[in-house]
Amino acid sequence: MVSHSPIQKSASEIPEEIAGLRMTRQRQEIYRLLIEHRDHPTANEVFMRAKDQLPNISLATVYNCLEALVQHGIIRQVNFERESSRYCPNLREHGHFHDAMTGVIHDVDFKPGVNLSDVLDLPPGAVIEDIEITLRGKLIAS
Amino acid sequence: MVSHSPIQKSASEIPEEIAGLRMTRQRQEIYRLLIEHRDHPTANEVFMRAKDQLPNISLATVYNCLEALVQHGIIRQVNFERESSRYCPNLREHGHFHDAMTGVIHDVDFKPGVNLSDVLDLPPGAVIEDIEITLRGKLIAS
DNA sequence: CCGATATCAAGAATTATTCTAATTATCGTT
DNA sequence: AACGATAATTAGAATAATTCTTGATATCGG
Repeated sequence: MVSHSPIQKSASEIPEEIAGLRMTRQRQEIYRLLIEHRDHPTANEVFMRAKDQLPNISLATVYNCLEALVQHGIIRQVNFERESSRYCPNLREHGHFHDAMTGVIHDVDFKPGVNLSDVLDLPPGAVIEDIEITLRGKLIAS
Repeated sequence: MVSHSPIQKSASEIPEEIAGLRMTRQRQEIYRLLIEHRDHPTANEVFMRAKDQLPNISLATVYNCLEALVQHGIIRQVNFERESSRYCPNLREHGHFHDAMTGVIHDVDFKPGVNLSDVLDLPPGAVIEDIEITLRGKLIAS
């Protein structure tokens, strides 16, 4: 009793292919959902949300889709300590601030013109392929 | 058949208490080992090394000790993506560069005088309690 | 030395994630 | 539109790191 309809993009405006990745119904829905509420959900949170639109989706598929999207550079995987991975459609180079009180995660941009090698004492010859900056703290009412 | 001898520190020069944490034989050995080769071992690597001196030590104890040391700010726990946690006795505020070719992890210091808020666009009112900066890349012979 | 408390050890339990195998969908070709 | 090839999805089993549980040991203060 699974839908046999072809990929539908009309409502969501998500194309049939992104960065060489075929956007199946499931990938589309997961991507749409990440874009629509950008609150850095875990795979399991994505799974629960996706079930509204795709009641038959499985958690394995959510993991598969998230991995495919990450591999193709369409979304980013974010890790905090040893917690479940979270997923983020913001492709700008940025870090994350994790509010320990509320659990809310804020994207943190670099100030314009900042160059990593001005800030960090990198080993000579280091070619950076990926950066992960995560901050944990409190947000004080100011 | 477990040793009943009291804490011995003579050889290692590690005091009986650090930062309010009682340095038992196991904690002492684990700490010594981290200081002696600073290669960011995993809990399991620490376990294997610790067995040379403490053949009866258990993996659970290694985890307990590492956690106690981390909780008391004596060592730091370092995470790369979803890999096993690694442990590091370097308490300076620093990041890590993970050489994807060799797997070697290099400590990366901040350049002197750098202030995080000059570099990052932090949310207003953010009070940072912990920073984790991890870089992944290659080391090119220069 | 004695009881109270902390630590340790062994193995079971947990949890996020990955793997496996079978089904289903899609694509390019007729 | 049907066909075979390939890719994606599903459900559930398997894995791996870590945490928990419970009983034994060790240490501390008196």
